[in-house]
Amino acid sequence: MFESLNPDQLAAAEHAGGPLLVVAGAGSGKTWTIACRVAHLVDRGVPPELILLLTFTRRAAREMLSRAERLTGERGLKRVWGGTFHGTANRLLRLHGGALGLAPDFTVLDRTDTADLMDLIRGELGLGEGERRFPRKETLADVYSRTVNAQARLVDVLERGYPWCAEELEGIRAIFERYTERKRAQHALDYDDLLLFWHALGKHPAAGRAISERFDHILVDEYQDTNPLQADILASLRPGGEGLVVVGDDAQSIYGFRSATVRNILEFPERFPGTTVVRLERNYRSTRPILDATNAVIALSPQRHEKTLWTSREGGELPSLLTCLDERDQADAVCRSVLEHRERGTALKQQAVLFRAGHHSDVLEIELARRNVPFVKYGGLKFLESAHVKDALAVLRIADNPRDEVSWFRVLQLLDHVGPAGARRVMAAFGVSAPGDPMARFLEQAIAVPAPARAELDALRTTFGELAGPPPSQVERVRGFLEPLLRRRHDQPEPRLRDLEQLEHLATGFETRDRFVAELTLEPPVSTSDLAGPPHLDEDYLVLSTIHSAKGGEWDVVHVIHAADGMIPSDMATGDAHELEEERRLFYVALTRARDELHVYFPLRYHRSNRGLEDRHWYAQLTRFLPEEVRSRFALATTYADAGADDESAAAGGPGRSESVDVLLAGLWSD
DNA sequence: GTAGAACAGTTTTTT
DNA sequence: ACTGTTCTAC
Repeated sequence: MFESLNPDQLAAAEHAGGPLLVVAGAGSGKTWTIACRVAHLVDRGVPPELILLLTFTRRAAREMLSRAERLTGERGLKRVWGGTFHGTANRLLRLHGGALGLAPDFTVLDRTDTADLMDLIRGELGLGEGERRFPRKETLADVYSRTVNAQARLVDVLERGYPWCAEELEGIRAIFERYTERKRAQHALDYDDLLLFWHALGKHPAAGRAISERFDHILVDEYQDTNPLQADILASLRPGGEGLVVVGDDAQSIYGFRSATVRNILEFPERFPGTTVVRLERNYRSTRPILDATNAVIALSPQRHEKTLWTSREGGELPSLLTCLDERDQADAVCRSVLEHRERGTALKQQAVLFRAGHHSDVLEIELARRNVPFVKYGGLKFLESAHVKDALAVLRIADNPRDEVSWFRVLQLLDHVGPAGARRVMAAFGVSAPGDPMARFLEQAIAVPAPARAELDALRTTFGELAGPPPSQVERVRGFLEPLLRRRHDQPEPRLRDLEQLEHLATGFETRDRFVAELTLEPPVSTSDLAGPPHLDEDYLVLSTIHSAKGGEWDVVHVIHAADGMIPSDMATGDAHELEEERRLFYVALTRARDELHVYFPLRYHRSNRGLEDRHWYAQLTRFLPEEVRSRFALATTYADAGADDESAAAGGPGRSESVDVLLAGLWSD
């Protein structure tokens, strides 16, 4: 069944025994190889439930398992443990967490919950009230997470990453200490705790053995994007590395901001002596001209791990680099190109537009909508962060875990004439953190609230009393409670109410409320289509995606927009060489998603948000990742008819060239 | 202490 | 454009 594999892939798929490191370049058939390996193991009689498949998203796990199922014809692959590190931690801890004194009904705090709780504590400690500015709650959450994930000392993290906060070391330490106590008391785990507790579980004599015996084979995908803590977890699971297989590509490491480190992959053979290393360097994805261009981009990375991808795919057009006048011109050019490709037979679905940051597609989205081009956007989605969705989830979370202070604090403030102080008073009145059953006390005790809030408080009580049955109907019940409150608070409640309906849709298919809530915080919906319900399979739509969310994807035609310095590399990330190299790899990841055609777009001019009357704008430079020697791998063009300016000078761009300025000026009158 | 208006600064990526 | 913070009036 493995005829389709090349010798290297076959070696990886059939490897037996000791630890294995697969260094798999972009487009080298990595997913397929892993799927084959799973199929191979199952064919050899390994029970699926003894296999653990750790991937970056649940989607990736599903994809691999369904391919493996097709190979084996086996339905039992559902029993393979698959998902993200965090999702797996969640499941394992609900089963074995008792050994560490963890309640099985713990709540999972997402990033904003973490920030909110820290803010609550900061207020209690009276920090940041003076003239001296104190780090914002989001920054506190960042610092905390970095410290934990990198297993580093707080002082070092502050000095290296947040020098402006270093003076507040003592205050930050105090907040972190309190934060930890509070989480424990509330039976809440944040993202980092999930990993920490999993790690701790691995060291627990009895539970540790139980867990490591649970799995004979562990496969880890995208290993270049794991952090030191995750590497430690693997080591505690498989101390000698038996049955451990990791797959990754150091050239595609793009999660350093989340403490991922390429060192994990580079040092794997040292950490697990006896490691077999297999390299997949044959690219099956892209045409030769595209591969030449992407190889040239990554070749400029100073700390590159020697590896050259090759292909036997001959022919194909040069990738293009199209210089546009401004963002609108760029959006226009993308639309035209996308539609042209569709005319020539490439469905919208086989095309993707990639960009660095979620909002980079704003202008394009408007243009697409205007032209009735359907699209789905991945990444940068703020659905779960919108206040009203958080409100609904908070109600559900309290029902599961009535000690969840953050959620109480949030929900109580929804009541009319109840603010932060009122919420605290109510919480103290029924004793959220006192022993016993806080929910029973909330339901039964008389609680004084301002008169306008009385009826709403009763409604909340009734709601809690009625939260039973399948998750969608529970969401519906919560929606009923929130609707009047939302109508009172917002002038435009309709879109928000619609979001709550979406939430109800999302809840279908979950057996229990706590599962729904936990899974939702661990794996939020990734695309606008996830929210619109199951998309009609026959419907064609263009894919818009942040580069981060495009990881692992591939399309026939890829359009990369905003190839300008300041966009990519993001000017938030040009601080040090490490960050800059990560941006380069990010750009590389974007370009390597293309199979047949690659188009890169560069707008010459950006409008700055104009608060005043003047129309302010700035001139961009072409991204520094496309210097002269790399640009020669591209076909250069401009969107504007240029009198005199040759392509080369236009692509070099910038205000220094009088020709391109004149062209710009012409562009001002022409539309 | 809360609500509502006026204002400011903000957004990189995500489990 | 959007949300979060600050100020003022009840």
